[in-house]
Order: sequence, then structure tokens, then C-alpha cells
Amino acid sequence: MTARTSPEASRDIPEATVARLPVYLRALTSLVEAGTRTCSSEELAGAAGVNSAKLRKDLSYLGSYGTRGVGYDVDYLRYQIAREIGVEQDWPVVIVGIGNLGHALANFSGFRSRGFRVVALLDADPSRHDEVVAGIDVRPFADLEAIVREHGVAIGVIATPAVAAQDVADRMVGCGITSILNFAPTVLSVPTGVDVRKVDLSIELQILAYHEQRKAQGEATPATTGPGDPAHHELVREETA
Amino acid sequence: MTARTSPEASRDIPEATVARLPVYLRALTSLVEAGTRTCSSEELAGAAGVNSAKLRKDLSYLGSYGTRGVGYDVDYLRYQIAREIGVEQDWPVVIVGIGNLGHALANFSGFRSRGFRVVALLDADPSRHDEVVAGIDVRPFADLEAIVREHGVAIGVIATPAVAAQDVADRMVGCGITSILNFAPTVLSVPTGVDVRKVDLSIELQILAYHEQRKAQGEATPATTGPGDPAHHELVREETA
DNA sequence: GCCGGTTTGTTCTCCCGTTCACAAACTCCT
DNA sequence: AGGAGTTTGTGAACGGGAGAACAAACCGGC
Repeated sequence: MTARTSPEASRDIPEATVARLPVYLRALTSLVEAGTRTCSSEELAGAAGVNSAKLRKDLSYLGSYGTRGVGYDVDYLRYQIAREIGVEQDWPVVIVGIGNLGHALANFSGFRSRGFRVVALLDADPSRHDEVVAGIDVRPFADLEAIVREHGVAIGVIATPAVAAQDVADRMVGCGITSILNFAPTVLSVPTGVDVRKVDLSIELQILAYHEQRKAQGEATPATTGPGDPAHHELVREETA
Repeated sequence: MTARTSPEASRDIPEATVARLPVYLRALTSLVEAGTRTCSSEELAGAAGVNSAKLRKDLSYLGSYGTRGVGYDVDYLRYQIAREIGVEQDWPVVIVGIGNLGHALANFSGFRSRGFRVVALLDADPSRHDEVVAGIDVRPFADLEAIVREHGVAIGVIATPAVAAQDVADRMVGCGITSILNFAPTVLSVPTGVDVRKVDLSIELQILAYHEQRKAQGEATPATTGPGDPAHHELVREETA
């Protein structure tokens, strides 16, 4: 409607596009590391696993950073996307729940390299407060508010069992955290203005199971299941928003 | 998507609905454990964090399992959804890559209780082949094909570093695996007919960062809601226009 | 048997996202 | 300089999902 000729059209980015920007960013970072200077929308789309038209439309929401007849300057585009997402600055993050998953998250190297810094690991279990995980010592959950205030934390990660997740979320919101990444298999209820994204292993597996069952049912199709069959190299859709 | 002629009464269920069925299933399981016999669409929608109209429409794709004026029989509906998803049967699953994340996944208790059984843990690193994780001993990656054949595995989980993920996926597909859950931060290329779902921590965090940046930018707007504001469910969209 | 209250299943409309197709814009070669 | 060949950015068509609203169906009381 109104985003016709606005130069810094950073007001109207669709949610579906926002979800793909990190994918483009990763692909561009790979290209930068490989020494590539420029790339076409076709190449970048291939690396990101999307349609080139969709890629171009997504990028058009950020502005006109390409050159017709040439393509995109890889490093420049990478910077623009990173700035748009907000990962040029460092985001302090707290992780609550240092079980198996919490360990894995704390040790995940992709944090620091992608604009995030784990400033604290919290757990309600006092027996864990001796531990040092990934160079960070585990502190009592009660320290949450002090840590959030000290570091200006806006993003919290919940890696607790399901029963504790809502409590943790409430406390986080109470401390001023406004974005939560939830790994616990439960539905969180939060006030408006707080963003929650969930990562749920069981749900993903069950979605796969549904399609798998469907494949098994419609087994009338001729055998394409041979071991040596690297036929098509097309990408499989997986977006579910 | 391949429009397959429906072999039975179960027609094609929209993808968005399929993605929500596991959420309903979990909510119903909770209700069953709480001893609830029946529930209305409003109650179930609340527990699942969705709109009741959307819930009813979703369920209508499965059939008419409710009773007007009464609601749904909790246990009956739970069974029907489980059957539709395909988690009444047990799905054998292999996990490749037993690092921090692989450990967490292997120890995840939600597998067995939700229709999945980890039949093997594989890792390319020989130094890990002594380990026993979650009661399952880690075996060489080369054993993949034998294990897939023996157990009839259709679902594979990739928890390796990004550089190894495409290789692992290729081998999985070569062995006959047709559904892959990918935790590695990379885009997988697979033949048509193979489903890939990805779980990507960095992407989720970056999406949160984007919205967080937006909130910080638009700090000029007067506070519309106080801190104590128990309201919405789930993912909360922000002030678009 | 019938009436009022309740809740489901479904229809209709609107909006978002995807994809096609093409003009605009740029480079390179002659 | 000009034309041929590329590639971007975007208008427009299309399909699918979300939400409101309502008719159909069921229960209980009398």
C-alpha cells in the first residue's frame, strides 16, 4: 500500500520474510568466507533453499541493495541483512534449566558468532550450582532479576522440564524480559508485547510421522525406493511458519 | 505438493492443521491424565493456545468426533488424533551425531511416550564407540544401513556439525530413510519424496532479536498496558501499522 | 413430545504469502 | 554509441489459512 518508494522501508517486513532473513544471512556468510564477491539471486536462492523470486521479493522489503544485470554484493548485502535483523549488536541471553539440553545450548558455538552472548546459566536445583558449563558457572534461579538488570537482558531461553516452564516464563516477564525461546514441551501464556517462540522436538517428529504414514499408505506408486537413486536434487519444502 | 488421490476417508489435511495436531494431542493427554472426561472446543483451544474456531475447523478435517451441545470425549478424540498422526504405532528412529545435542536428544524422555523409539545412536568418531548413552551404545556410522534394514527405520535425526550434515543426509536417503529431522544449521538437499524438517536455534533467536530491536526502536509510543497484564496465548504479534 | 440452552461443524469473507511474468536498469561487446 | 544479453525489482494473479458468524444437532427438564 504505502511502502511504495520509501527509502528505508523498515516498517513493513512480513513475518514470513523475517523468518527467512536469518537463512539468507547464513548463506551470505558462507559465501563471504568462500571469498565470493558477488552473487545472483538465483545462486543465493539455491544456497538458501528457496525460490529466487521469493528471495528477490524478500530482499525488496529491505531496500534495493542489488544491481540489475549484475547481482548482489555479497558482503554489503550480508551487512544490510545483519543490521536489519539486529545482530550487528550483541544480545545478552540467559538460559534457565541446565539439564542435558541446557548443557547443549550453553556449549553451542553458534551463539557468539551470530550476535548472542550467554551472560548467565540458571538452575533451581542447588546441587548444580557448583558446576561450570562452557566457562560459565551455574547460578541460582533467584539471581535472575539481578542478572537481567545488570546486563540489560531482553531474551531468555527456557530449557527446563515442562512443569517448570510457565513459572520460569512468569518470572522472566516480571524481570522485564520481552522475548522468550521455549524448549519445554508446553504452551506458555504471556502478556501481549512479549514474543514467544517454541522449539519442540516431539511436534516436529510427529509431523514427520504423519507424512511418513501417508507415504506408507499410498504405496501404490512404482518403486522409487531403490538404494541407488540420486534422481532429483530439488529442495523439499518445510516451511510451516 | 503431490496431490495424491485419497485411498480412504482421510483426505488431505492442510499442512498448517497437521502442524497443530500434535499440540492438541498433548493437551488432550494432559486432560486424560487429569481425569477429565469431556471438554468443549473452547477449553481445548485454551489449553492448546489457539482460537476455538480454528480448533474446530482443524478437527473437522479428521471427521466429526464431537457431539453438538456437549463437546468432545477427551479420550476418544485423543485416540483419533493419535491415529491420524500415526503415533499409535511405534516409529523406530536413529540419531546421528552424539555430541552435546545428541546426548540431550538421546536422553529426551518424550520420545518413547510419544510414539518414537530410538533404535540406534551413531557417530563417525571412533573414540565415542565405547560410550553408552541413555542405555544405548554408540555405534559406527557405517552401521547405518544394517540398522535401518533391521528395524525398518524411516525417520532419521541429524545432530552433527553443519559440515557433516549433507553427507549424513545423503547416506540416510541412500539407506531408504524418507523423513529427516535436521538440527544442523545448514540447508539440506534431498530428493523429492523425502521430507526434511529443521530445528535451528540461531534462526529462532535471530527472529526474536528482530522483533526485540523493533520494540526498542518504537520506544516513543506511550505504554498502553501495565506490567501486570495476563492475556494472550502463544506467539504475540506486535504493532504492525 | 417439545422447548430452551448449548456446542459443534461449516460457510463465507478477508488477508497474507507465493509465484509468475515483465519492465527497468545495468554490463559488455562490437 | 548502440544493441544484445543479464539480472533485479515489482505489479498482479492465485492459493491457502484465519477468524467471524450461523445453521444444525444434541441434552435436559417438564
